[in-house]
Amino acid sequence: MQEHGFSRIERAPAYRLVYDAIEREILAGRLRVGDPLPAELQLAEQFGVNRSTVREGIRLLEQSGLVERDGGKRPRISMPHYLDLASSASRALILHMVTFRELWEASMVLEPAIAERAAGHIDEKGLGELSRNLDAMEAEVARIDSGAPADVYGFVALDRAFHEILANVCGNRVMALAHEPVTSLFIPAGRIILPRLKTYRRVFDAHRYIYNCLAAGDPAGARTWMHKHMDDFRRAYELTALSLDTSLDAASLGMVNGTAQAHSR
Amino acid sequence: MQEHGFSRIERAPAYRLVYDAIEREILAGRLRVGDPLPAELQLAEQFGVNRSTVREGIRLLEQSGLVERDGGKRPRISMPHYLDLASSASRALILHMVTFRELWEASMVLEPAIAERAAGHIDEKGLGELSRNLDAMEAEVARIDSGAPADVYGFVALDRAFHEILANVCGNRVMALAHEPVTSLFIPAGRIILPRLKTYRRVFDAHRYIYNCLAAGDPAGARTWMHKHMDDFRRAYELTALSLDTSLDAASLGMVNGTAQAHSR
DNA sequence: TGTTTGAAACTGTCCGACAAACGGACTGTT
DNA sequence: AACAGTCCGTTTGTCGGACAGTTTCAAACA
Repeated sequence: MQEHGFSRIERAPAYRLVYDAIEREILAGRLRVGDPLPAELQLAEQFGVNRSTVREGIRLLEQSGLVERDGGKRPRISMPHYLDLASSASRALILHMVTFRELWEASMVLEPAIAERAAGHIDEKGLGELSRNLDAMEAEVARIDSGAPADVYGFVALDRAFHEILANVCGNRVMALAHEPVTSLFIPAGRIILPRLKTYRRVFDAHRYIYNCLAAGDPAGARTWMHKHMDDFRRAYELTALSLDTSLDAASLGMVNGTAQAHSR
Repeated sequence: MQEHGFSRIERAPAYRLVYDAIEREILAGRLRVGDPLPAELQLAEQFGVNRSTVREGIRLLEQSGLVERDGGKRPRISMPHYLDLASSASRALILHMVTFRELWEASMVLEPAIAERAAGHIDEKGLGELSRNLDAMEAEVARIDSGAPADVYGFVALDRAFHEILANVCGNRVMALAHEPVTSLFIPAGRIILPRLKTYRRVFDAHRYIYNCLAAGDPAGARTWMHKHMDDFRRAYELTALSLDTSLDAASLGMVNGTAQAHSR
């Protein structure tokens, strides 16, 4: 209940101003991708700040993916590859304790749409990538069937890779980006489901059916099989007797009842 | 076709090692969210490096969202809010010259699904937010109708906010994250369409219909209206005589023909 | 008990310095 | 002409020290 009420005076630290200024130059195109960043001393002179301050600003640019460093060379302006950035977002999501239901619902929306489009856009190169992925998964399934202990981490990685390839060949970069958190979350989800239910072959079969539809250029078939695949995904999770509304990281830590302690904050 | 092929020898700079070390501590839970980061000098001692080096490492943490600074206070460990991180990815996407067709296709998949879910999950608070957004947009439309010059930037921001609120109240954080690049891209797209076609009122009406369905708890209606709204979006773009396959940033720069120079790299 | 005050701790910024690595030019050898 | 060796200016990575302005925290005070 202050009398006058000045607006909060905000003084961004100098290193952040440096960051903002350089970012603006890049976004405006005055610094182009591939160009080397001006030398730190030169920047310090231009901005009228110390070199240390410039360096701290450059660290921000570095982590945001706008400049790339290779060895001790001059850092260069770079185009952050969108999937790289999104994956750190997904890491944050995992920390935020997303539930399986949320993951599954999003998958049901995105995956069939992606599979459908992929059937119309995939080329030889994409088919080759998928084919290699299938071969690797088939080998792993055969190994497991023969009694060897399952490499859950490796299998989940292959599963994720399959869906990621699909997103990248569907001819729509916005959809690929939107889809990224889903693939990332497949990993914890897969690690929960697979060791308990051993549905390795079932996953592989679904992927193969989808692949066949892609190779045949059959969008409707690809969508249908992906839909089934995702339905399987939910059913498998339900069979683990875990609640759909348990957070994935709680589940992966083995807290099977819904009484996990409240999230801080 | 190299004979032996040594693996690349990599020497990470010390500030990155500092970053890695602190990140590990956070992800392992030994540094907990909300805790203040140890003092720079103390960290410098522990790591055996100079304070400047520690500071550069902290800048990386800062930009990755793991550390939050408020004024001159001690920085605190923070949980990166997923939407914050995703937005930098979208910025990268814009640079990557996504086409309107990609944006629109993704919108057609995500927006109706989100609207449908929002109708089942929205609460009083969410309805209030949407209502305030609608009021602001209505005022702006009335202002424009009365002959005032349109504040395109402000209007587009309101438009984006509407869709963002919807995503945040749909009860699915994965979908909200997946949706984020779409809202971000609404901004350049809206700035292209609106000044040329002046479809302000049409946008407002669509939002109002959707809002009414949400308030009435009508998922099917919300989906249907959102679908129409997105269809309008495409039609409006087509009316600008821009190709659907022109990249958004080329279009916003006024390069209307498809002969924009090839993208570097 | 609640407020004020003052010292300690800490961050933001600057300065100066040096080793290591890189880029390029120049040179001598084969 | 191709190549290895050498030198040198530039630039980054790291260090030590310094100081002003804030925040924190507890003692002193009302």
